Amino acid sequence: MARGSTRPTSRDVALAAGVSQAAVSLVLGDKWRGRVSETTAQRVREAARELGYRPNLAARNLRLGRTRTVLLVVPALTTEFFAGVYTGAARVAAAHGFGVVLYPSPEGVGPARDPFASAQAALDGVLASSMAADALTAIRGDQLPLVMLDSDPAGSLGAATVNLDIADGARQLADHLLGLGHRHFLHLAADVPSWTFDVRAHALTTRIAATPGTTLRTAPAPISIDEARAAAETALTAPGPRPTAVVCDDDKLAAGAYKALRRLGLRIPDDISVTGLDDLALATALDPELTTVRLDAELFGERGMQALLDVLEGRTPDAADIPVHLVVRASTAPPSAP
Amino acid sequence: MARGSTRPTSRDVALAAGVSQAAVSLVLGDKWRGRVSETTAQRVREAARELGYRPNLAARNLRLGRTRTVLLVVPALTTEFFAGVYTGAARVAAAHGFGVVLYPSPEGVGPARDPFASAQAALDGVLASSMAADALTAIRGDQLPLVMLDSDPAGSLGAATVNLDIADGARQLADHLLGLGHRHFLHLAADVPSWTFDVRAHALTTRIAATPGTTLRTAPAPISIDEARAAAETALTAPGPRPTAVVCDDDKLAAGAYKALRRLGLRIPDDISVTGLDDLALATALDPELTTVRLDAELFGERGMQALLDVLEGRTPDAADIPVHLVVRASTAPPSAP
DNA sequence: ACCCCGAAGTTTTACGTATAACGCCTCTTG
DNA sequence: CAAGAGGCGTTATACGTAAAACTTCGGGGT
Repeated sequence: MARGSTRPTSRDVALAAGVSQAAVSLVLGDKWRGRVSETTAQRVREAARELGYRPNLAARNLRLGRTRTVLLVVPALTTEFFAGVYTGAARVAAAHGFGVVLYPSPEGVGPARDPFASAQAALDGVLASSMAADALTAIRGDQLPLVMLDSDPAGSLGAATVNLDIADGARQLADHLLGLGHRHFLHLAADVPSWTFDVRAHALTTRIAATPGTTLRTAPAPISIDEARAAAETALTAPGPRPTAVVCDDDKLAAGAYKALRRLGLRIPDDISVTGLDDLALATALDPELTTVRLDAELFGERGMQALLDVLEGRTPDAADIPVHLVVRASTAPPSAP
Repeated sequence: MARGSTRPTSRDVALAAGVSQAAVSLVLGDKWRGRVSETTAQRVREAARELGYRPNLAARNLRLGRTRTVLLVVPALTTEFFAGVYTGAARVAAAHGFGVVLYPSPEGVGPARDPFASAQAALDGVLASSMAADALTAIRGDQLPLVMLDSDPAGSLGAATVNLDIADGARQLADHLLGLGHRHFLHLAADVPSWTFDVRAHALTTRIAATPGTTLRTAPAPISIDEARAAAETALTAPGPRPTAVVCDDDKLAAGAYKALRRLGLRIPDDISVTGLDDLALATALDPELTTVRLDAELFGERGMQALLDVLEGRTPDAADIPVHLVVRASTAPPSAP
């Protein structure tokens, strides 16, 4: 109570309870069985509550050499998907007494050269999306435990990976459309260098190529509704047999496709079918509601964080892919008779 | 180099450069003018680079008594709007050498009783959305500097506030619709206890009530597309003069209204006009594109963080409201002749 | 010849916590 | 009754950094 303004320390609590600082640390750290009497422990807890004591995290971190804080590296937070990943990851982390700090990679924040200067907290580990690839070399510089989200298991710098089974999702979409009778496809592809999108493209093309009599053209576009609209419009007015189905790498691209089709006077799904991938809120806001593949972003974040905690504690993380689910809505139907 | 595995400290650098630890601290802290010779400083920097030295943040924080880290409290991160707020806030923070830790308030993460236990980093200040009101009492418990985002300036616990000029946005919407000739309104209101929504409702009702011959009914709904659809459908089929315009508290509610109107067979904007508020990506994905009010979430985050930094450094933060802009798109038109 | 001054460092200390190492007192046990 | 053995604490120390206080040394002014 001598200095009124500054926060109470464990020594202040000790003084108030009439014990030593060490005793306070033992009691509050729950390591006092057989070292401090029940009544003294009670007295210490009371004093701590009275003074509103909160341990100084910086001091604790320094003493223990770890921070119980991990970094989540994402390409951008302005997306529903990665917001969901954060939510799931933070939930699991909190349950284990860990905190999560975000590092949105690209032009978002801070110097791209040194992602960790901006993370003021010292870190115990890193969970990184493969879409934020530019930060990876810096990450390997520090020898921090690392888990990659949705990355090529082979080439991922030797780190553990947690993947959504995107390939299966793409196959399910292809089978759904092939089953409806579609043979001519436009693939509206995300123009983003990332393993996830490579996987989508690969699964899609092999599945479609395996069916005789099919055609597939590809239009790359940045993930932006209006740029996707433009790309789709160009691709659909190109010469050759017009596709009867547009497969989009992502729900946002699908929203662009919707706009292109409206401008071309084509009705969904009567004249042409459209599919997305993600199942964002956007998918059910579109008219007609979008057939897509549901990626459970929160589960993804949870599993990723669980894997990182496993690595931190020397266990081998669960390597199973996370299943995804086809959600059939109103944007797909059999192709109209030619 | 004695112990190969652990991270180098400033003492290791000192050893390598043949100086004292204090000299290293001075050089790397850029406080060496007139205390260390240029050549020695050079040698120290070289050694630091060679060893890959990174200062231990925990130790620095302990020494300095501050962390250059602030907490951002948001109601949920799974929304484009708050993701934007974070992005803006983090950008400004990073430019001043600060980091940002997130605390998504509601069911998201951690114990609601003690928001700060989950934030492992010690904090210098807090930036909090008024929509995360339940966390506020705990915040006042700590005597941390606090800036509120979009909160009643009068009742905000004496903290500084940064507000979007939502009232002006609501007025602009009302004037736009009144100018088109609309007289009968449905207000699809967000059923969320928050000052921002109170402001929208108040500005709207006073503006409309000031015009003779108008009617206004209100339907409250949670911010969810399908619940909004249900609420809108009920309100629109109620007896009385049917509204010619639906004013929604939020773009997501507007998406719900679109669905309700489609099911009722009403065309937008021919039979009925619709407005939103936020200008999310959703607004231009809807058909027809939504007339709404643009809230610049990133700017909001930037200004909020700037205000918090001002408070931290003893300056008086800029109190001016952030202007918002009416964006007229295709969802509003004059009412059809009765 | 003396003192003072500035340059160029070094030594020392403090931040708040966790825990290893050490006392002391009482009770049991051979 | 000597010798542990717990029970109940305390004292001392280390974590890595920043910075205040001190040292040393070679001029310059008077």
